[in-house]
Amino acid sequence: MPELPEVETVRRGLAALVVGRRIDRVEVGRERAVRRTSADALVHGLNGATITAAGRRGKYLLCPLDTGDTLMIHLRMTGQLLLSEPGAERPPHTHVVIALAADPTRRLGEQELWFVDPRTFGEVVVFDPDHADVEAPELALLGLDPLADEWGPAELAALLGGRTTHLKPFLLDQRRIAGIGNIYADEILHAARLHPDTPAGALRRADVRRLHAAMQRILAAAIKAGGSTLRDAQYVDLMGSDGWYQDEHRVYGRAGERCLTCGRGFVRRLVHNGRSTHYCPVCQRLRASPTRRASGR
DNA sequence: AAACAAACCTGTGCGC
DNA sequence: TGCGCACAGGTTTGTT
Repeated sequence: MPELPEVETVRRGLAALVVGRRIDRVEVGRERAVRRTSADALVHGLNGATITAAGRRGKYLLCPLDTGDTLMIHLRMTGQLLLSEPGAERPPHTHVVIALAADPTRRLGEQELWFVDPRTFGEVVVFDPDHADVEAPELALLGLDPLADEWGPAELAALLGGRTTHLKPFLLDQRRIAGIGNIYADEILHAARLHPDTPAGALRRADVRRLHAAMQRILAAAIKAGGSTLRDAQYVDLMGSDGWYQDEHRVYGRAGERCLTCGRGFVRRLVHNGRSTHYCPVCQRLRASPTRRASGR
């Protein structure tokens, strides 16, 4: 569930309320949540450490500690980070509890950071960044971050060029661009008026420009709205609040409904590699095969 | 290179 | 009301 806008919203919450605080105690309720290493490794790696920053790379949260290690959290499908008061009732599937010392400068008392994750696909790990190649090798494989990296249509064109893969799976491939997931891929392609089955290499210059602009615009708007909270309310921010970008979805989850953009087409659902794709066949027409490169430019 | 299937888990919504 | 099935924001691994 959490894609770049949701993870970024959580990161901002951490930056505002958790960075600078010392960890006094760590509880691990379910080993699977810390499977990369172990409960002991997490407890020993965090105990007494102070979180010095809150970063993000794609959908990964990366929090450096004053010990030199880094706390890495991935929420996967159903993970949540919640900032709560000690003694508050913990929701089911609260797998890791990180107790934070009071911070008088911000008038914050003792609090707890809870990692909650029903499906347990997510994970929490502390690793030494000097050994990231061994302990978190996937980070090096991540592609450009739509927000953190400065890049434009030219770089996007280079990633797309010559490929036969369709745009939907292209956008989901974290090795090229990191952070886009199923919701925003559909919304971005709709905003760019591109059919999800368009071969990547078939885009012309104007298409690439639209795709790049749509990516920036949709993701920025979603962050501004605090992300998307779907009906099951799996995603909430650090304080447990819903996002509201779901109200702006134009195709995601709307199969069979009339297109909100053109008012003529009806949103269709496709399946790519077992995942749903939603698009408007009127707004997002599939162009014919990859054209021979236009001569001259 | 790229498409696909399965695996990892739990919960919810829907048709019957 | 209950049962069984499809499906869900992600990623990895292995197979065509």
